[in-house]
Amino acid sequence: MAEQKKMVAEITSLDEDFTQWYTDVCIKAELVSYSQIKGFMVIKPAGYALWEAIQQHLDARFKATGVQNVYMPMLIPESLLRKEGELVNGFAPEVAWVTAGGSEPLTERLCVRPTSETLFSDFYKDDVHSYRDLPRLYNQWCSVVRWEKETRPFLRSREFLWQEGHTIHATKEEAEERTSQMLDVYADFLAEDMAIPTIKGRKTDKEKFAGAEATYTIEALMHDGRALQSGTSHFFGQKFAEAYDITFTDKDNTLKYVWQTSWGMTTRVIGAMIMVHGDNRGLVLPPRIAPVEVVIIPIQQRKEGVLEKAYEIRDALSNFRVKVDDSDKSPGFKFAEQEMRGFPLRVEIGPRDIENGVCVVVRRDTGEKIQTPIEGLDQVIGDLLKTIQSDMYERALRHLEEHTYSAATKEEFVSTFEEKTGFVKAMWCGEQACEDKIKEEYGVTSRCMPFRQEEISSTCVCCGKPAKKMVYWGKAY
RNA sequence: CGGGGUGUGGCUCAGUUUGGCUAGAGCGCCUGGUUUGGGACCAGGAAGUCGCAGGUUCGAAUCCUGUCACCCCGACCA
Repeated sequence: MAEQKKMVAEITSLDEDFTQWYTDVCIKAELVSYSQIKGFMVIKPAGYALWEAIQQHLDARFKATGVQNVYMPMLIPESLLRKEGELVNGFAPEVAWVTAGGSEPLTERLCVRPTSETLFSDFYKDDVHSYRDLPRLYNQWCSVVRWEKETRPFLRSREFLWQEGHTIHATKEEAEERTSQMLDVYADFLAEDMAIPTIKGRKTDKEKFAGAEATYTIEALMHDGRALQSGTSHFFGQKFAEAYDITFTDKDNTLKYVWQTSWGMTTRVIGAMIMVHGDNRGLVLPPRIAPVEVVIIPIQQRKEGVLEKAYEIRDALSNFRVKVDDSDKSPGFKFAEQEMRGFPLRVEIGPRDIENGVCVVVRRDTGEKIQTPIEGLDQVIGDLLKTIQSDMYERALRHLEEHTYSAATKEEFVSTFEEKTGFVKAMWCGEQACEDKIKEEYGVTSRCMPFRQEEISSTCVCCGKPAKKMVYWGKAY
């Protein structure tokens, strides 16, 4: 019991102070380190490995839909940025400016990209002439800068890593199709690889991306009941095409504006993964994303044959990402560290096991210990990893469902948010005034208008007028 | 931008109220040895211009002025 206490004392308890727990995990699991500048993080190997896994899975999914990767400049001339009014207004308060090159002041200041719609648009303008050039399905992996006031590791930093896809199409239908296709890619990726269930839907005008005609989102629910926007896909219509003059000659020999989309996912999903799956011992990584799937920990490793056996087991598990922890730390330390880092499975192997031809396999997600013959271990490990992956998703889905409520009246709406944490489904009249009021009074924002609509009641939960949409409401990160 | 807090070895902090000699502790790190089934132990060792600048003083981590930065909580955002 005393031992138990000592281990847990390393990080703040999740139920006691979720925010502090989150920060502790980010630091103790060695994902990030603070730098000299507020909001700019050092992403350490353990953290970057997660991003690499995310990139690898997402990139493959993008390419399967015909997307190609490119790279755009990091700096945007002010005049270029200003061509589309809404985007400028949306981002102006939070862009960083470059004003000098060496010791020479620049004649025009340059903005460090907060997003690259303007750069892609400017490029497409001269790159596309004919319907034969369409569609263009480009994506870039890069970092962007937004000068946020309040920053937190992964969730909100001033520089963050992401991918931004920017496509242009000959028809509205095709662009709309692409918008929803990429939202599906994100949702599938989160569900299948990250074990995170999400709600798919459309943002209200108040919450949509500056310059977009329509913004679609996937919203995830964190362990503490707060929502996190985890991926977005925008339909721009022809707004940027008009502002940046991106035209093409169509089959009918007339000049037309292109239809445009953009879509992005960021290092924020690492934060989502931590806050959905983590526990009081630290990170819990879904096997498909975990840089290490199995940690083999030798017990009494100096005894004849123990380390050799550990390496032997590692070699027999060559289908998996396996690491032998042969450092000279005590086993207890290694257990705690493996748990902090969230690696899905641990294999303990000591003299006693070797004598009996067995080993002990421990699940990170449940703590379950399984004694199993070394013979045929790869089969057992493979099955367990699959089970963990799906159990983690099921657990997160149950949490999402159990923390989703319905409110038919304003009284219900208010009392639900007072008593519970999570999503509340409620009807809305479509007026921004009601959204503003709800946010003002209860600190709750509209997360999305889900594609799967239900009729909770016939009137707006705020003003009582006839309702137009069912909305997911919640407190967001 | 508003409120609160903090800057002292890699980390967590003590010391500041009431100025005083060579600035301390725990963790971590290094060396040697003993250990190893839930965060091991003993011995020795290395490591700090006390955030930065200026001032007061015989003397500043400590007092004064200025400045910079970070953390937490709110309003904006992926």
